[in-house]
Amino acid sequence: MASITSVRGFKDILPEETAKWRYVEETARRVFACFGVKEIRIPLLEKTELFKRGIGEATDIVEKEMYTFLDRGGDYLTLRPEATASVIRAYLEHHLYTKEPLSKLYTMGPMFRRERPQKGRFRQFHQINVEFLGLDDPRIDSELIFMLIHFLRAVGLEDLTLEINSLGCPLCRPAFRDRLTSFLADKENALCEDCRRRLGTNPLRIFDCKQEGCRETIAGAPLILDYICDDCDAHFKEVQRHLDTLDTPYRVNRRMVRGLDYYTRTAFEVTTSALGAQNAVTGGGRYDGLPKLLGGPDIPGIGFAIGVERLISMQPAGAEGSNANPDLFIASLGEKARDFAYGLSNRLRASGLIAEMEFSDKGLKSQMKRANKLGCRYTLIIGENELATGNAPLRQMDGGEQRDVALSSPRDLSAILRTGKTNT
RNA sequence: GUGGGUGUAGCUCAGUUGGUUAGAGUGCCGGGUUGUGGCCCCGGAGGUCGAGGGUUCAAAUCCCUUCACUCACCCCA
Repeated sequence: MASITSVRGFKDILPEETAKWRYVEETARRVFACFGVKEIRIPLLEKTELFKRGIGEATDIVEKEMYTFLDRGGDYLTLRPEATASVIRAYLEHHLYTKEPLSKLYTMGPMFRRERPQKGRFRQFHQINVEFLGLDDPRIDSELIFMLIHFLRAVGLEDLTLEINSLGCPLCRPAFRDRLTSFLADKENALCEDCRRRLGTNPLRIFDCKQEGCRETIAGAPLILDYICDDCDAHFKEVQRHLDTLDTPYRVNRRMVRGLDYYTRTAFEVTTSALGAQNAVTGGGRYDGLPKLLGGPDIPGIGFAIGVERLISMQPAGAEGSNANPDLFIASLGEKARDFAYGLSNRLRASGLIAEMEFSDKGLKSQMKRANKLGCRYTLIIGENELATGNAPLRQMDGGEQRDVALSSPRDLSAILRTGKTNT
Protein backbone atom coordinates (compact mmCIF):
# COMPACT_ATOMS: atom_id res chain seq x y z
CA MET A 1 0.00 0.00 0.00
CA ALA A 2 1.36 3.37 -0.99
CA SER A 3 2.15 5.72 1.86
CA ILE A 4 0.28 8.97 2.19
CA THR A 5 2.23 12.10 1.39
CA SER A 6 1.48 15.75 1.90
CA VAL A 7 -0.64 17.62 -0.63
CA ARG A 8 1.22 19.09 -3.58
CA GLY A 9 2.54 22.54 -2.81
CA PHE A 10 1.87 22.13 0.92
CA LYS A 11 5.14 21.89 2.83
CA ASP A 12 6.05 20.57 6.23
CA ILE A 13 8.24 22.88 8.24
CA LEU A 14 10.53 20.52 10.11
CA PRO A 15 12.07 21.08 13.56
CA GLU A 16 15.43 22.00 12.02
CA GLU A 17 13.78 24.95 10.26
CA THR A 18 11.33 26.17 12.85
CA ALA A 19 13.95 28.18 14.73
CA LYS A 20 14.41 30.36 11.64
CA TRP A 21 10.68 30.88 11.42
CA ARG A 22 10.42 31.84 15.06
CA TYR A 23 13.33 34.21 14.67
CA VAL A 24 11.63 35.99 11.79
CA GLU A 25 8.27 36.09 13.54
CA GLU A 26 9.69 37.29 16.82
CA THR A 27 11.73 39.99 15.10
CA ALA A 28 8.60 41.14 13.32
CA ARG A 29 6.63 41.34 16.55
CA ARG A 30 9.40 43.25 18.27
CA VAL A 31 9.89 45.75 15.44
CA PHE A 32 6.19 46.26 14.83
CA ALA A 33 5.55 46.87 18.52
CA CYS A 34 8.01 49.77 18.45
CA PHE A 35 6.01 51.35 15.65
CA GLY A 36 2.72 50.88 17.47
CA VAL A 37 1.47 48.16 15.15
CA LYS A 38 -0.90 45.75 16.88
CA GLU A 39 -1.61 42.16 16.02
CA ILE A 40 -4.93 41.08 14.60
CA ARG A 41 -5.79 37.44 13.99
CA ILE A 42 -8.25 36.65 11.27
CA PRO A 43 -9.90 33.43 10.02
CA LEU A 44 -8.40 31.29 7.29
CA LEU A 45 -11.80 30.88 5.72
CA GLU A 46 -13.95 33.71 4.36
CA LYS A 47 -16.98 34.07 2.15
CA THR A 48 -15.84 33.88 -1.45
CA GLU A 49 -17.56 37.16 -2.16
CA LEU A 50 -15.03 39.02 -0.01
CA PHE A 51 -12.16 38.12 -2.30
CA LYS A 52 -14.15 38.56 -5.47
CA ARG A 53 -14.87 42.14 -4.46
CA GLY A 54 -11.60 42.89 -2.72
CA ILE A 55 -9.06 41.42 -5.08
CA GLY A 56 -10.99 41.83 -8.29
CA GLU A 57 -13.16 39.43 -10.24
CA ALA A 58 -10.88 39.53 -13.28
CA THR A 59 -7.61 38.70 -11.52
CA ASP A 60 -5.94 35.33 -11.92
CA ILE A 61 -6.11 34.80 -8.18
CA VAL A 62 -9.90 34.93 -8.16
CA GLU A 63 -10.40 33.38 -11.57
CA LYS A 64 -8.36 30.24 -11.19
CA GLU A 65 -6.22 30.07 -8.08
CA MET A 66 -8.63 30.02 -5.14
CA TYR A 67 -9.54 27.01 -3.03
CA THR A 68 -13.30 27.50 -3.06
CA PHE A 69 -16.04 25.10 -2.03
CA LEU A 70 -19.76 25.10 -1.41
CA ASP A 71 -20.49 24.87 2.30
CA ARG A 72 -23.35 22.77 3.61
CA GLY A 73 -25.24 25.93 4.46
CA GLY A 74 -25.17 27.01 0.82
CA ASP A 75 -22.43 29.64 1.04
CA TYR A 76 -19.38 29.58 -1.15
CA LEU A 77 -16.34 29.72 1.11
CA THR A 78 -12.70 30.28 0.19
CA LEU A 79 -9.38 29.56 1.86
CA ARG A 80 -7.84 33.02 1.99
CA PRO A 81 -5.42 33.73 -0.88
CA GLU A 82 -4.21 36.93 0.83
CA ALA A 83 -4.83 38.78 4.07
CA THR A 84 -5.62 42.38 3.24
CA ALA A 85 -9.27 41.83 2.34
CA SER A 86 -9.84 39.92 5.58
CA VAL A 87 -8.11 42.50 7.73
CA ILE A 88 -10.23 45.27 6.27
CA ARG A 89 -13.35 43.16 6.62
CA ALA A 90 -12.60 42.72 10.32
CA TYR A 91 -11.67 46.38 10.69
CA LEU A 92 -15.02 47.41 9.24
CA GLU A 93 -17.08 44.71 10.91
CA HIS A 94 -15.86 45.72 14.37
CA HIS A 95 -15.91 49.46 13.64
CA LEU A 96 -12.28 49.91 14.63
CA TYR A 97 -12.30 53.24 12.79
CA THR A 98 -14.54 54.72 15.48
CA LYS A 99 -11.95 53.99 18.15
CA GLU A 100 -8.92 55.70 16.69
CA PRO A 101 -8.13 57.81 13.64
CA LEU A 102 -5.30 55.53 12.58
CA SER A 103 -5.25 51.76 13.04
CA LYS A 104 -1.93 50.01 12.58
CA LEU A 105 -2.47 46.28 12.25
CA TYR A 106 -0.35 43.24 11.48
CA THR A 107 -1.10 39.59 11.01
CA MET A 108 0.90 36.57 9.96
CA GLY A 109 -0.03 33.12 8.75
CA PRO A 110 -0.68 30.82 5.83
CA MET A 111 -2.28 31.84 2.54
CA PHE A 112 -3.55 29.49 -0.16
CA ARG A 113 -3.29 29.75 -3.92
CA ARG A 114 -3.59 26.87 -6.34
CA GLU A 115 -0.66 27.70 -8.59
CA ARG A 116 1.93 25.41 -10.07
CA PRO A 117 4.66 25.20 -7.42
CA GLN A 118 8.17 26.38 -8.21
CA LYS A 119 11.10 28.02 -6.46
CA GLY A 120 9.72 30.47 -3.91
CA ARG A 121 6.12 29.64 -4.75
CA PHE A 122 3.90 27.18 -2.94
CA ARG A 123 0.20 26.47 -2.68
CA GLN A 124 0.26 27.07 1.02
CA PHE A 125 2.67 29.87 1.77
CA HIS A 126 3.07 32.34 4.59
CA GLN A 127 2.85 36.07 4.72
CA ILE A 128 3.47 38.76 7.26
CA ASN A 129 0.98 41.52 6.55
CA VAL A 130 0.88 45.07 7.83
CA GLU A 131 -1.93 47.54 7.18
CA PHE A 132 -2.13 51.19 8.22
CA LEU A 133 -5.77 52.23 7.99
CA GLY A 134 -7.41 55.61 8.44
CA LEU A 135 -5.09 58.28 7.04
CA ASP A 136 -3.81 59.18 3.61
CA ASP A 137 -1.04 61.45 4.88
CA PRO A 138 2.09 60.71 2.81
CA ARG A 139 4.00 60.48 6.08
CA ILE A 140 2.04 57.27 6.71
CA ASP A 141 3.35 55.81 3.45
CA SER A 142 6.95 56.66 4.26
CA GLU A 143 6.66 55.42 7.82
CA LEU A 144 5.31 52.08 6.67
CA ILE A 145 8.11 51.70 4.12
CA PHE A 146 10.73 52.81 6.63
CA MET A 147 9.51 50.21 9.10
CA LEU A 148 9.52 47.53 6.42
CA ILE A 149 13.13 48.21 5.44
CA HIS A 150 14.13 48.37 9.07
CA PHE A 151 12.52 44.97 9.67
CA LEU A 152 14.19 43.35 6.66
CA ARG A 153 17.56 44.59 7.85
CA ALA A 154 16.81 43.37 11.37
CA VAL A 155 16.38 39.80 10.11
CA GLY A 156 19.74 40.03 8.37
CA LEU A 157 18.79 40.71 4.77
CA GLU A 158 21.20 42.58 2.54
CA ASP A 159 21.36 43.61 -1.09
CA LEU A 160 17.77 44.76 -1.14
CA THR A 161 16.29 47.00 -3.76
CA LEU A 162 13.37 49.22 -2.83
CA GLU A 163 11.41 50.42 -5.79
CA ILE A 164 8.50 52.82 -5.62
CA ASN A 165 6.01 54.27 -8.04
CA SER A 166 2.65 55.97 -8.03
CA LEU A 167 -0.31 54.31 -9.68
CA GLY A 168 -2.60 57.34 -9.55
CA CYS A 169 -6.15 57.26 -8.33
CA PRO A 170 -9.61 56.57 -9.77
CA LEU A 171 -9.64 60.17 -10.99
CA CYS A 172 -6.52 60.02 -13.10
CA ARG A 173 -5.81 56.37 -13.84
CA PRO A 174 -8.68 55.76 -16.31
CA ALA A 175 -7.35 58.54 -18.54
CA PHE A 176 -3.91 57.01 -18.51
CA ARG A 177 -5.30 53.57 -19.15
CA ASP A 178 -7.11 54.84 -22.24
CA ARG A 179 -3.94 56.57 -23.38
CA LEU A 180 -1.91 53.41 -22.99
CA THR A 181 -4.48 51.27 -24.78
CA SER A 182 -4.63 53.57 -27.73
CA PHE A 183 -0.84 53.71 -27.87
CA LEU A 184 -0.71 49.92 -28.01
CA ALA A 185 -3.69 49.50 -30.29
CA ASP A 186 -1.77 49.58 -33.56
CA LYS A 187 1.20 47.69 -32.10
CA GLU A 188 -0.73 44.60 -31.17
CA ASN A 189 1.20 42.45 -33.62
CA ALA A 190 4.46 43.18 -31.84
CA LEU A 191 3.07 41.85 -28.57
CA CYS A 192 3.19 38.29 -27.32
CA GLU A 193 0.09 36.19 -26.95
CA ASP A 194 -0.18 36.88 -23.21
CA CYS A 195 0.11 40.63 -23.68
CA ARG A 196 -2.57 40.70 -26.34
CA ARG A 197 -4.85 39.14 -23.78
CA ARG A 198 -3.72 41.66 -21.16
CA LEU A 199 -4.59 44.47 -23.53
CA GLY A 200 -8.23 43.72 -22.85
CA THR A 201 -8.04 42.73 -19.20
CA ASN A 202 -5.22 44.62 -17.49
CA PRO A 203 -3.08 46.62 -19.95
CA LEU A 204 -0.86 48.03 -17.18
CA ARG A 205 0.57 44.58 -16.67
CA ILE A 206 2.22 44.67 -20.07
CA PHE A 207 4.93 46.68 -18.34
CA ASP A 208 5.84 43.50 -16.43
CA CYS A 209 6.27 41.29 -19.50
CA LYS A 210 9.67 39.69 -19.93
CA GLN A 211 9.38 39.02 -23.68
CA GLU A 212 11.89 40.94 -25.78
CA GLY A 213 9.34 42.19 -28.30
CA CYS A 214 6.98 43.47 -25.64
CA ARG A 215 9.75 45.20 -23.77
CA GLU A 216 10.78 47.09 -26.87
CA THR A 217 7.22 48.03 -27.63
CA ILE A 218 6.47 49.18 -24.12
CA ALA A 219 9.71 51.14 -23.90
CA GLY A 220 8.16 54.00 -25.83
CA ALA A 221 4.79 53.80 -24.10
CA PRO A 222 3.37 56.62 -21.99
CA LEU A 223 4.09 56.33 -18.27
CA ILE A 224 1.59 56.68 -15.46
CA LEU A 225 3.71 59.23 -13.62
CA ASP A 226 3.28 61.67 -16.47
CA TYR A 227 -0.49 61.42 -16.23
CA ILE A 228 -1.31 61.37 -12.54
CA CYS A 229 -3.35 64.25 -11.20
CA ASP A 230 -1.91 67.11 -9.14
CA ASP A 231 -3.03 65.59 -5.85
CA CYS A 232 -1.44 62.24 -6.62
CA ASP A 233 1.70 63.95 -7.84
CA ALA A 234 1.99 66.04 -4.68
CA HIS A 235 1.39 62.96 -2.57
CA PHE A 236 4.12 61.00 -4.34
CA LYS A 237 6.61 63.85 -4.01
CA GLU A 238 5.93 64.09 -0.30
CA VAL A 239 6.43 60.35 0.15
CA GLN A 240 9.83 60.69 -1.47
CA ARG A 241 10.73 63.71 0.61
CA HIS A 242 9.95 61.83 3.82
CA LEU A 243 11.86 58.76 2.70
CA ASP A 244 14.85 61.04 2.17
CA THR A 245 14.37 62.46 5.64
CA LEU A 246 14.37 58.93 7.04
CA ASP A 247 17.52 58.04 5.07
CA THR A 248 15.77 55.25 3.24
CA PRO A 249 17.26 54.75 -0.21
CA TYR A 250 14.80 53.95 -2.99
CA ARG A 251 14.55 53.95 -6.73
CA VAL A 252 11.58 55.31 -8.62
CA ASN A 253 10.58 52.61 -11.08
CA ARG A 254 8.27 54.34 -13.51
CA ARG A 255 7.30 51.01 -15.04
CA MET A 256 6.31 49.20 -11.87
CA VAL A 257 2.63 48.27 -11.74
CA ARG A 258 0.50 46.04 -9.54
CA GLY A 259 -1.40 42.87 -10.20
CA LEU A 260 -4.26 43.53 -7.84
CA ASP A 261 -6.98 45.99 -8.73
CA TYR A 262 -7.33 47.73 -5.42
CA TYR A 263 -3.99 49.55 -5.38
CA THR A 264 -3.88 53.34 -5.69
CA ARG A 265 -1.14 55.93 -5.50
CA THR A 266 1.99 54.66 -3.72
CA ALA A 267 3.15 51.22 -4.81
CA PHE A 268 6.38 49.62 -3.71
CA GLU A 269 8.32 46.42 -3.98
CA VAL A 270 11.42 45.00 -2.41
CA THR A 271 13.32 42.65 -4.69
CA THR A 272 16.54 40.69 -4.62
CA SER A 273 18.50 38.76 -7.21
CA ALA A 274 18.91 35.85 -4.80
CA LEU A 275 15.46 34.38 -5.32
CA GLY A 276 15.37 33.26 -8.93
CA ALA A 277 12.32 34.15 -10.92
CA GLN A 278 10.16 34.83 -7.86
CA ASN A 279 12.29 37.80 -6.90
CA ALA A 280 9.76 39.81 -4.90
CA VAL A 281 10.18 39.49 -1.14
CA THR A 282 7.64 42.15 -0.45
CA GLY A 283 4.97 43.97 -2.35
CA GLY A 284 2.67 46.63 -1.12
CA GLY A 285 0.93 49.87 -1.71
CA ARG A 286 -1.92 52.20 -0.98
CA TYR A 287 -5.51 51.06 -1.47
CA ASP A 288 -7.64 54.06 -0.69
CA GLY A 289 -10.79 52.71 -2.31
CA LEU A 290 -10.82 49.27 -0.79
CA PRO A 291 -12.75 49.78 2.49
CA LYS A 292 -15.55 51.49 0.61
CA LEU A 293 -15.53 48.77 -2.02
CA LEU A 294 -16.05 46.26 0.78
CA GLY A 295 -19.12 48.11 1.98
CA GLY A 296 -17.61 50.37 4.61
CA PRO A 297 -16.96 54.09 4.86
CA ASP A 298 -14.49 55.70 2.48
CA ILE A 299 -11.35 55.14 4.52
CA PRO A 300 -7.83 55.23 3.07
CA GLY A 301 -5.23 52.57 3.78
CA ILE A 302 -1.81 51.27 2.87
CA GLY A 303 -0.08 47.99 3.54
CA PHE A 304 2.41 45.36 2.49
CA ALA A 305 2.82 41.61 2.46
CA ILE A 306 6.09 39.81 3.05
CA GLY A 307 6.58 36.32 1.63
CA VAL A 308 8.01 34.49 4.61
CA GLU A 309 9.36 31.46 2.68
CA ARG A 310 11.14 33.81 0.31
CA LEU A 311 12.48 35.88 3.15
CA ILE A 312 13.79 32.83 4.99
CA SER A 313 15.38 31.33 1.89
CA MET A 314 17.49 34.44 1.42
CA GLN A 315 18.54 34.84 5.02
CA PRO A 316 22.31 34.71 5.37
CA ALA A 317 23.65 31.83 7.45
CA GLY A 318 24.22 32.78 11.07
CA ALA A 319 21.54 35.45 11.13
CA GLU A 320 18.85 33.01 12.09
CA GLY A 321 18.11 31.72 15.56
CA SER A 322 18.59 28.13 16.62
CA ASN A 323 16.80 25.62 18.79
CA ALA A 324 18.18 25.50 22.31
CA ASN A 325 20.59 22.70 23.17
CA PRO A 326 19.98 20.61 26.27
CA ASP A 327 21.64 21.71 29.50
CA LEU A 328 22.10 18.16 30.70
CA PHE A 329 22.19 14.60 29.44
CA ILE A 330 21.67 11.89 32.01
CA ALA A 331 23.40 8.68 31.04
CA SER A 332 22.22 5.64 32.95
CA LEU A 333 23.41 2.04 33.21
CA GLY A 334 20.85 -0.49 34.32
CA GLU A 335 17.13 -0.42 35.04
CA LYS A 336 17.40 1.13 38.51
CA ALA A 337 19.66 3.89 37.29
CA ARG A 338 17.27 4.54 34.41
CA ASP A 339 14.38 4.89 36.85
CA PHE A 340 16.40 7.37 38.83
CA ALA A 341 17.37 9.29 35.69
CA TYR A 342 13.74 9.37 34.66
CA GLY A 343 12.64 11.00 37.90
CA LEU A 344 15.55 13.39 37.98
CA SER A 345 15.32 14.55 34.37
CA ASN A 346 11.61 15.29 34.60
CA ARG A 347 12.02 17.23 37.85
CA LEU A 348 14.82 19.27 36.32
CA ARG A 349 12.66 20.00 33.28
CA ALA A 350 9.84 21.16 35.50
CA SER A 351 12.28 23.55 37.13
CA GLY A 352 13.09 25.14 33.79
CA LEU A 353 16.16 23.25 32.63
CA ILE A 354 16.46 21.27 29.43
CA ALA A 355 17.30 17.69 30.34
CA GLU A 356 17.64 14.62 28.15
CA MET A 357 18.07 10.96 29.04
CA GLU A 358 18.53 7.61 27.34
CA PHE A 359 15.67 5.12 27.26
CA SER A 360 17.46 2.16 25.74
CA ASP A 361 20.01 -0.01 27.54
CA LYS A 362 22.85 0.99 25.28
CA GLY A 363 26.39 1.15 26.56
CA LEU A 364 27.94 4.22 28.07
CA LYS A 365 29.89 4.91 24.93
CA SER A 366 26.88 5.27 22.70
CA GLN A 367 25.06 7.30 25.33
CA MET A 368 27.98 9.70 25.44
CA LYS A 369 27.92 9.84 21.69
CA ARG A 370 24.31 10.84 21.74
CA ALA A 371 24.90 13.46 24.43
CA ASN A 372 27.62 14.94 22.29
CA LYS A 373 25.46 14.93 19.21
CA LEU A 374 22.62 16.67 21.00
CA GLY A 375 25.05 19.39 22.02
CA CYS A 376 24.41 18.89 25.72
CA ARG A 377 26.49 21.09 27.99
CA TYR A 378 26.81 18.51 30.77
CA THR A 379 26.46 14.80 31.13
CA LEU A 380 25.64 13.08 34.41
CA ILE A 381 26.54 9.41 34.60
CA ILE A 382 24.52 7.14 36.84
CA GLY A 383 25.17 3.42 37.38
CA GLU A 384 24.82 0.89 40.21
CA ASN A 385 27.89 2.33 41.90
CA GLU A 386 26.60 5.87 41.85
CA LEU A 387 23.24 4.83 43.24
CA ALA A 388 25.04 3.05 46.07
CA THR A 389 27.42 5.87 46.98
CA GLY A 390 24.98 8.67 46.28
CA ASN A 391 27.53 10.56 44.17
CA ALA A 392 27.68 10.72 40.40
CA PRO A 393 30.21 12.25 38.00
CA LEU A 394 29.04 15.36 36.16
CA ARG A 395 31.09 15.95 33.07
CA GLN A 396 31.34 19.19 31.17
CA MET A 397 31.12 18.33 27.50
CA ASP A 398 33.16 21.09 25.93
CA GLY A 399 35.90 21.61 28.52
CA GLY A 400 36.05 18.05 29.78
CA GLU A 401 36.12 19.17 33.39
CA GLN A 402 34.47 16.66 35.72
CA ARG A 403 33.23 16.74 39.25
CA ASP A 404 31.06 14.69 41.57
CA VAL A 405 27.60 15.80 42.59
CA ALA A 406 25.39 14.41 45.31
CA LEU A 407 22.34 12.64 43.92
CA SER A 408 20.43 13.33 47.10
CA SER A 409 20.34 17.07 46.45
CA PRO A 410 19.27 17.87 42.90
CA ARG A 411 19.29 21.51 43.98
CA ASP A 412 23.10 21.57 43.84
CA LEU A 413 23.05 20.05 40.41
CA SER A 414 20.49 22.49 39.19
CA ALA A 415 22.52 25.37 40.66
CA ILE A 416 25.60 24.26 38.75
CA LEU A 417 23.63 24.03 35.53
CA ARG A 418 22.07 27.42 36.03
CA THR A 419 25.37 29.20 36.69
CA GLY A 420 26.71 27.71 33.51
CA LYS A 421 23.58 28.90 31.80
CA THR A 422 23.95 32.51 32.80
CA ASN A 423 27.62 32.50 31.87
CA THR A 424 26.96 31.39 28.32
C1' G B 1 -2.98 25.56 -17.59
C1' U B 2 2.00 25.22 -20.93
C1' G B 3 7.18 23.69 -21.50
C1' G B 4 12.22 21.68 -19.80
C1' G B 5 14.98 18.63 -16.20
C1' U B 6 15.13 14.66 -12.56
C1' G B 7 13.25 9.99 -10.00
C1' U B 8 18.65 3.98 -7.72
C1' A B 9 19.83 2.58 0.40
C1' G B 10 17.16 7.06 5.73
C1' C B 11 20.25 11.28 3.11
C1' U B 12 23.75 12.87 -1.21
C1' C B 13 24.74 10.40 -5.51
C1' A B 14 27.81 6.52 -9.04
C1' G B 15 26.11 2.66 -12.31
C1' U B 16 30.45 2.63 -18.83
C1' U B 17 27.59 0.63 -25.97
C1' G B 18 21.27 -3.49 -22.25
C1' G B 19 24.84 -8.86 -19.65
C1' U B 20 25.61 -12.94 -13.32
C1' U B 21 24.18 -12.08 -6.38
C1' A B 22 22.97 -3.15 -8.05
C1' G B 23 27.70 0.14 -5.67
C1' A B 24 30.17 4.43 -2.89
C1' G B 25 30.07 8.29 0.73
C1' U B 26 27.26 9.64 4.87
C1' G B 27 23.80 8.10 8.58
C1' C B 28 22.11 3.81 11.54
C1' C B 29 23.37 -0.93 14.51
C1' G B 30 27.43 -3.98 16.70
C1' G B 31 32.66 -4.41 17.96
C1' G B 32 37.99 -2.66 18.56
C1' U B 33 41.22 1.55 20.08
C1' U B 34 40.73 5.96 23.23
C1' G B 35 40.68 8.10 30.45
C1' U B 36 33.44 7.93 29.70
C1' G B 37 31.93 11.43 23.80
C1' G B 38 34.49 13.93 19.01
C1' C B 39 39.46 10.95 15.50
C1' C B 40 40.79 6.19 13.54
C1' C B 41 40.00 0.71 12.42
C1' C B 42 36.77 -3.81 11.68
C1' G B 43 31.97 -5.96 10.92
C1' G B 44 26.50 -5.70 10.02
C1' A B 45 21.57 -4.41 8.67
C1' G B 46 19.05 -1.66 4.94
C1' G B 47 17.06 -1.12 -2.11
C1' U B 48 9.49 -3.50 -5.21
C1' C B 49 16.15 0.79 -9.18
C1' G B 50 8.92 6.10 -8.57
C1' A B 51 4.57 3.01 -10.61
C1' G B 52 2.29 0.23 -14.80
C1' G B 53 2.89 -1.85 -19.55
C1' G B 54 6.03 -3.11 -23.89
C1' U B 55 10.70 -4.67 -26.78
C1' U B 56 14.56 -8.58 -25.74
C1' C B 57 17.49 -14.83 -24.39
C1' A B 58 18.47 -10.74 -20.83
C1' A B 59 16.17 -3.97 -18.74
C1' A B 60 18.20 0.50 -13.36
C1' U B 61 19.80 1.06 -18.68
C1' C B 62 15.67 1.13 -24.81
C1' C B 63 10.12 2.56 -26.02
C1' C B 64 5.07 4.06 -24.30
C1' U B 65 1.81 5.57 -20.32
C1' U B 66 1.30 7.52 -15.53
C1' C B 67 2.68 9.72 -10.85
C1' A B 68 5.94 12.63 -7.94
C1' C B 69 9.69 16.23 -7.36
C1' U B 70 12.05 20.39 -9.57
C1' C B 71 12.99 24.81 -12.72
C1' A B 72 10.83 28.29 -16.07
C1' C B 73 6.36 30.58 -18.44
C1' C B 74 1.83 32.43 -16.46
C1' C B 75 0.72 34.82 -11.74
C1' C B 76 2.39 36.89 -7.36
C1' A B 77 4.61 37.62 -1.59
